[in-house]
Amino acid sequence: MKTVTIKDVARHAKVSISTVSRVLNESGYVSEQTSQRVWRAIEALNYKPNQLARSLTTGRSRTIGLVLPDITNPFFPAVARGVEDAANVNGYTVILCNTDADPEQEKAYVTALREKRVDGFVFTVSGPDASTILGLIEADIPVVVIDRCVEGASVDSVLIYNEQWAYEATMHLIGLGHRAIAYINGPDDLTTSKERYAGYRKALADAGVSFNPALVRTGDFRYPSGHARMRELLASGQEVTAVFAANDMMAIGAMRAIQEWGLRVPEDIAVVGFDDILLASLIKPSLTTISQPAYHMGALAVEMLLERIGGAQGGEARTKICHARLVVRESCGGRREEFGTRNRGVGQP
Amino acid sequence: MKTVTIKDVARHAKVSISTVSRVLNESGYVSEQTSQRVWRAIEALNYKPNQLARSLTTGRSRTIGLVLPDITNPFFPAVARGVEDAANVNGYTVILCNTDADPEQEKAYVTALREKRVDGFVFTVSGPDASTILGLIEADIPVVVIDRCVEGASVDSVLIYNEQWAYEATMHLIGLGHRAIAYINGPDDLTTSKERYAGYRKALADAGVSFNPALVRTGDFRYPSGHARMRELLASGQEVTAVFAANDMMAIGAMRAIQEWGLRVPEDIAVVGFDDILLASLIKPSLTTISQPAYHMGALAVEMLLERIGGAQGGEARTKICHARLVVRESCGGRREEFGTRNRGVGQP
DNA sequence: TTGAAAGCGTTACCAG
DNA sequence: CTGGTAACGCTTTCAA
Repeated sequence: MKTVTIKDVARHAKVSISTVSRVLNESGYVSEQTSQRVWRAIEALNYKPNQLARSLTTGRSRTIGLVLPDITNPFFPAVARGVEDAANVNGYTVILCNTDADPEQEKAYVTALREKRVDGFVFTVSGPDASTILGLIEADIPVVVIDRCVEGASVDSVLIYNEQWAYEATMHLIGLGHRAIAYINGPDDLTTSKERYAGYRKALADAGVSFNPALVRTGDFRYPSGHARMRELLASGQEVTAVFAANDMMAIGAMRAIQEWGLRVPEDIAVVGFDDILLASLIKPSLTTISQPAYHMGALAVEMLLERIGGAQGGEARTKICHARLVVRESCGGRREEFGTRNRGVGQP
Repeated sequence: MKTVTIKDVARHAKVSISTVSRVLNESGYVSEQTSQRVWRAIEALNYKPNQLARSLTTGRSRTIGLVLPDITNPFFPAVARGVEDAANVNGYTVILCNTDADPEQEKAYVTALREKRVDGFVFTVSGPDASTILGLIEADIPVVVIDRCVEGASVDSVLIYNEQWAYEATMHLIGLGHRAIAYINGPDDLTTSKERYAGYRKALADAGVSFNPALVRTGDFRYPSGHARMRELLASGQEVTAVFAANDMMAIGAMRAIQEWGLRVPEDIAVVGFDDILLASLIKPSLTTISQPAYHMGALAVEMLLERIGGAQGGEARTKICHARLVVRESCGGRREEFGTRNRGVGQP
């Protein structure tokens, strides 16, 4: 496998490699005639510049690392598409890594990607440990954190008002007359979980509904944990007429547990989720949830990242807050979904 | 951002860069004492080798490209996890690309990845055009094709017997007494579609059920197309008592269309899918489908790829056939799902 | 408008 | 066991 190099092109076109480089990068002057000759040589030889070599000299790899906890949660593929598309438009490639919500994995990936000299990171942190992010900042490597914030670090981030939207979700249930509202949280140490939990409690407080700690459980954002926590709640004998889960995967798990227990959704227990993954509108009953613009958030993160990469290193950390909204469907009874307005993330402008 | 290089380490440890390289790669002899000193320097300086430079000299990037049509179809994230995990175990990084089933995108990605000098590709082709694959083969770049085969090219591949399993699926419906069985195919030009279609027809033929071309429609493997094709079928006035869709996303779309039409699944129309994405077991009614070991297929593809990368360039193209199976659930009435044995892909050994 | 040559950070070969 | 020194393929001054 003899690779064609810039040298071969130069020889073929009977010019110096500097000239080939110039026409390739459209840098510096080169006569129309020579340029033609070089292009012909490039095509004749089917030459592809070696980006590795290029990166080594320029110091930029035109690659960004995307670090996510779990690509099998449909929320993240939507984010990933947004990141990928926005990156591609700008000539960047994305390396996607799954941490399985494991901080060790996360560290390992970041190390590997740093060694590959990615130009920046888009991140959904897997745990409360800020050290990885801090390491990046210290090394002056651009990072944008998405969906979760990092306590103790000043980073660019793309977020939604988790507390507010959890508040809305809970209020919706309260508005439907529910008082025994269980809450299944995500991992306690994530800001996302804390904020959504805070929203839940604030809603209860504002509505004068007494808070019952026995109705709160902690999951890990995955389907089985929602299922298991819901079973526990049902088995506990506590009265529960509604459940709010910190994300859709857990909400769906909870719904399933309720049905397996012989109860009906929403007649016996209402369910509300968070994220609005595609699945939420497809299951029966369809799931009331908070719709996050996942695709958009990914794309936005890349834009912010590229600005940093483009030089705007200094300055304060910036935070973009994205809009979310409550999508009412069947899983909590009451009103019906506004048709045709739901936001799937992928494919949205 | 002054990056620490091997030179700095050498200076700090008072040895030559050759020595540092040796301890780093555990190549050649180096005294215990020197080694210690070098390691201390590496840690003191927090040195990270530049993989770009390393790749440039060694000629291998320890990166593989994963090219998939659509990461928002849950089948592919499962494959991706398999690929990623297997790659990581072997010290490889994965660059994941979505082609949106667009051959142009596919070409663009392959070009970009080749320029980045990935060591090999794992591929699910988006179309019938073999030229991209042929280009790779010609350039002696290892490729493993997954889930679909490429006509006119001799490539390593990881497949299942699509025809056989489509046959089983159809036979299952026939066995339940159905005769008016519609079929919603994937894109006509993909081998996967052709084979599944062939299985459908063979089952009809073997059972002596007459084939009705008006009952066959073509979708694109995505939810909306399954929904639309099913609506058309219903609107056509043709008698339909069962539908077999070439993948789960379309089957779920079809199911929804049936329900929106005011009919019940499975009482009025039975539905069978193909893939066994997680979603298939979560919806109501749960979906009878052919279970493919997505995660395993991804991992297997990487193993095959690494063997090629490891030198086994010559020889015939190899094909690994993975086992699939029919998972009977609620969407077609009749028997119930065997509990606890379903294969989700991710998480499986 | 073009060419020569000095790196970029590593590895690998060859002396010592 | 260790050090020097060509590559690797490309960009980027600096001269011409």
